[in-house]
Amino acid sequence: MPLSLTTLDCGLLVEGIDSFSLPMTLDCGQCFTFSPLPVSDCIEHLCQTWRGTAGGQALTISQRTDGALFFHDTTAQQFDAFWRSYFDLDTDYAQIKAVLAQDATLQKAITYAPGIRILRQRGWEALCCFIISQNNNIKRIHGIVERLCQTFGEDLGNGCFSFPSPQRLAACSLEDLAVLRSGFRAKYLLDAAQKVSSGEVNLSAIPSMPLEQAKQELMKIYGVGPKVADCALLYGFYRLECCPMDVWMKRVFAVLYPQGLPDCARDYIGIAQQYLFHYARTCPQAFEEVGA
DNA sequence: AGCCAGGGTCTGC
DNA sequence: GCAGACCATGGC
Repeated sequence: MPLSLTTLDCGLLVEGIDSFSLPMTLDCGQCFTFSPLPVSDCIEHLCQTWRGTAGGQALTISQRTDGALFFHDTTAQQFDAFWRSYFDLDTDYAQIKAVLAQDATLQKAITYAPGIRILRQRGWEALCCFIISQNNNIKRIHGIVERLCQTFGEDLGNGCFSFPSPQRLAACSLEDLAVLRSGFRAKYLLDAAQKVSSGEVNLSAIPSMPLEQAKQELMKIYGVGPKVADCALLYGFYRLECCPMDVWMKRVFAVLYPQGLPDCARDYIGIAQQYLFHYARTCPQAFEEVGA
């Protein structure tokens, strides 16, 4: 189904979108740079307005109850040049979900949150966010990332700040990073910034690397192990063959998939992982009626 | 109040 | 190779 773009004086209306929900996609643990606006700040006929940044651009975006998206103060050119790809709106999720839903448990996870899509985030931004994520909770990760952008990013207006570049962070000392209150992760962030800005870790070469090599490249960074590398590759480089194993996914495998993921997930392991992660973490019934 | 969180490193067997 | 202590901080 082709997207229909309508330019209005205050932004861009995008209709014909299937399988996409702002809260499900922005609040399912893959992205930490968007926040919902207080309901009082939302235009009445629009619901669920979110604001945040990606790739150095700020965005305020709303979703109507019929699913249509409204990109505030955005031109069709800006949409086509960036946000269309960022939200992965040209991928046929109905088809992907149909394949995954051949498995009964995945079927439940998809029904629970059918509007999840894997975002195409920048590699550096995803890498930093998931360095911060280790042994941490999603709420606090969001707060630390927010302070990181406010303190070291560029002011984009509307209360939005860009994600700081590797060079900007590499110029910092450990003491400079204390304002983040990121604990033991600060030294990991610094090492990532230094190795990426010096080229010792070459992020621009990652897309053309085989998965294992790409993973080893990222794991050259102090504080980046298998799980953080998988997250950076899945969310920051769109490597759908990655399946980050956090405590929730370990529970999912132990309880629901002792034999591993079903064959129908073969081509979309990372996407299947995202449905299952969100389902396990937020649906109280996720681990009930096993084998029923 | 105390356990837990989208882990990784370092040490000691 | 592998278990266990340790790491900072705050959410619930």
